Amino acid sequence: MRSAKPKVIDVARLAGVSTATVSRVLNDPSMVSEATREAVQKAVQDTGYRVNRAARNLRTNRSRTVLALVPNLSNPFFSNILSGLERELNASDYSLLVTDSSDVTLSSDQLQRYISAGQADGLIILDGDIDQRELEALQAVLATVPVVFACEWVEGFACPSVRADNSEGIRMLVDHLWELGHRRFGHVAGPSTNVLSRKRQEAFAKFVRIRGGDLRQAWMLPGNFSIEAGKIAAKKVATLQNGPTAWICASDQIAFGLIAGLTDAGVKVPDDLSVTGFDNIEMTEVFNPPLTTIHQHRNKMGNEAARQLLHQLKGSHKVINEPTVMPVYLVARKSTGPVTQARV
Amino acid sequence: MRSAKPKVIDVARLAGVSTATVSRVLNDPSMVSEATREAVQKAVQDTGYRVNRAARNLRTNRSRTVLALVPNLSNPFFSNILSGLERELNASDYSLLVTDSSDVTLSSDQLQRYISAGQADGLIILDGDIDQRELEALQAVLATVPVVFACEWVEGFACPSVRADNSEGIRMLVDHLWELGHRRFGHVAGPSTNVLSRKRQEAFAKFVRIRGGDLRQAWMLPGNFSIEAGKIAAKKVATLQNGPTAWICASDQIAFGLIAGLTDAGVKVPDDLSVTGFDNIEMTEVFNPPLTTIHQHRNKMGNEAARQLLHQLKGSHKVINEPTVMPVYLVARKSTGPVTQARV
DNA sequence: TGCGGCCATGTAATCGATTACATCTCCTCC
DNA sequence: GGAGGAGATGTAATCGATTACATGGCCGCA
Repeated sequence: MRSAKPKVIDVARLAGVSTATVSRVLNDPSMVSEATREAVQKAVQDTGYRVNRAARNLRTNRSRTVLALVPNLSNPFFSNILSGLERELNASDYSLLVTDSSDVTLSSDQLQRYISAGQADGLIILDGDIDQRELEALQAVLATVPVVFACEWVEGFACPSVRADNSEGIRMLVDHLWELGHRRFGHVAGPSTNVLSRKRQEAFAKFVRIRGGDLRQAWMLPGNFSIEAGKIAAKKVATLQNGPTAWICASDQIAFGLIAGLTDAGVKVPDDLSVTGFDNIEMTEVFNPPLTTIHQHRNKMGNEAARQLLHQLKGSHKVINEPTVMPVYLVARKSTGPVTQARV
Repeated sequence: MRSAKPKVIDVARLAGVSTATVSRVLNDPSMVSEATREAVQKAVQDTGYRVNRAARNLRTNRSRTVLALVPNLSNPFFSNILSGLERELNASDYSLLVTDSSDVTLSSDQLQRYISAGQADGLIILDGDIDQRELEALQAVLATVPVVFACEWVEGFACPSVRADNSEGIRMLVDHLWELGHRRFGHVAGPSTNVLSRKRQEAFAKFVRIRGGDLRQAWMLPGNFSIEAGKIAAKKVATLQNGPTAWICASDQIAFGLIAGLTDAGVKVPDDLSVTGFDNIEMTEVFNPPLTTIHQHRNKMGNEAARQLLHQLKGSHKVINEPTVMPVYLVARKSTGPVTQARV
C-alpha cells in the first residue's frame, strides 16, 4: 500500500508536467498533445491516482450525483425503477443517492439538505403525493437544479416527467374484457390522492362509457393499492346482486386481495367473475389463477428518466415539459374469461 | 430568492463574529458561549445558510455518505433492507448512495470509484456472491473504510455482519412439519454459490438428521431463488415414487413455482404434499394456498447494519467481527398440513 | 500585584482539485 | 520580416468550509 493517496501534483511530477495539464488530460483530453496525454495517463496508472471528489465538487460546484426521492423504499414497486435509474446514471459517471420521501416530511428541509448543500445536481421524484407546502419548496428547488418525475407525477407542475400510458392500459383491459363478452364493469381504485390511481379510474370510466358499457358509481369502489383493500372490496363485491361480471383493479395487489376474498366467499375467478390487475409484478404469473394485467417497463422508465435528467445536466437546457409516455402491454392470463352465460 | 447562496462569511458578518465561530456553532456548539451561539443560530436562520458539503468534505476528508452494494436492485427482496438502512443513516445525517454490484463488475474499479475518490465513508454490502479477485480488492478497501455485510456475507471474511438466523428458520420448519407427522423431507435449494442457500441447505440436512428423518441426496434438488426453479423442481417432484411428503424450499419464490408446477401436474398442496418457503415476502399471504414460511425482519436488519457501520464511523473502533444474528419467526399458513395417511 | 491557566474568539493556513490568464512556440500570410 | 493567431502548457487564484495556532480577557491564588 502506498502510504498516502496520490494527488494531482504527484501525477504531475511523475509525468513531468503541471497540475493544470494533468487536470486537462482527465477532463478534456483533446486539449492536450498526444505525447503529453499518454505520459500523463501512464503516470495516473502508475500512481493509482483517483480524483478527490470533494475537491472537484468544490471547485466545479457540481456533485455528479443525483437524488432519487422514493415514496416508500420498501415497496418493491420502486426497486425496478431505481435499478433503471442507477444503470443509466452510472454509465455517465453519476452516482445515485436515495431517500425515502415519507421518511422525514420531505418538505423544504429534506430537500434543502441535499440540494442547497450541493449534495445533488438533480432530482428524480418517484412520488406524486406531494402536498401543497412541499410543492412550494419544490418550485424553489426547480429554479436551482433540474427535476424529473418518474412513474408518478404532480398535475399542473411544469416539469419533465416519464410515465406509463395508464389510460391506454385501462383501455386494453376494457377491450379485452369486452371481447370476452363482459358488459358490466367494476373498478377497485387506488388511493384517491394518487395520480396513477386517478388516471386509471378516469380511464376506466371513459372507456367503459365509450364502449357503451354499463357504468355505475356503486360499482366503483374506493381502495388503496394494497392487498387488504382488495380483500375489503371483495366483501362488497360478493354481496352485489346482478353486479359487474368483470372487475378492473388499480393494482395487482388489489386484484390478489380481491380474488383471495372472493375465493373465501365461494366466488370463483374466472368462472364466476373476471378480475384484472395493473403492473404485472413478478408474482402475477404464479398466482392462482394467473392474473391478467398490464405490464409496464419500469426499468426502462428509470432509464428514460435518468436520460432526461442527464440531458438537462449536460447543459442543453431545452427542457421538454411534455410528459414522456411509455407504452404498456396487455398480459392476458387466466383470471379473465368469457362472461358466464348465467350472469350476462 | 437571495441572489447568491450565503456562505459562512455572510453568516459571520451578520452575527458579528468570525467564520471560525460560526463553524464552531455548527459543529460543536459547546465550545461557544451561549450568547454568541444564539446570535449565530439566528444569523443562520436569517440568511438561510446551508453548509456546502463539498467544502466540508474536502476539509474534513469525510463525505458523511455510505455506499450500499446491492446485488440486484430490481429484486424486491433488497428494497426492505435498503429502507432500513436509509432510515437509520438519515437519522445520523448520513446519506445513502446505492449501486448495483452486478452492474459493472464490482471489482476494484467500481469500489475505488467510490472509496478512493472519497465519495463514501463506509460500505454496506448486501451481496455475498463476491469472487476471489473482488475479495482482494475488498480486503484493501477494508483497510481504508469500515465495511458491514447485511443479510448475505462472505465466509471467512473478517468483517462485521448482520444476518438472519437461517439455520433456526429451517429448524422451525422441520419441527413444524415433523409435528404434522411428516417423516420424509425434500429440499429445493437456492444457487449453490449463495451463502444463504448453502446455510439453509446445511441446516436442512442437519435438522432432518437430528430429528431422525429420512434424508436422501435424491431429495435435495438444485435450484436458484426463482419461481422458474420451483417449476423445474416440480417436474421432478411429481414423478417421485414414495418421495418426501414435505418440501422445504430455500425461498418463497421457489415455493410458488413448485406449488404452481405441482398444481398443473394434478398434485394438491397441502392435501398431497406440504410445501414451505423462506422470507415471507408480501405475496405469501394471498397465494393460494397461503404459504407457510419464515419471516425475517429485513427492515430491522437494515437498521442494525447501519447502526453498526455508524458505530465504527463515529470512532469507537472496537469492531465486532462476530456476526449479529437476528431472530426469525415461523409463519404457519395453509401450504402445510398433516401428512396424508395414504402417503405416510 | 502578578502569574498561570482557562475560556471564548479571531486569524489565516489548509484540504485538492479546476481554470482564468499568461506565456511561449511555431506557423501563416501579407 | 513581422504581425497575428492557434495550440500547448505553466502559474497561481479559487471554490467554501474547518481548524491549528494566536490572542485577549478574566479569574483565582500566592
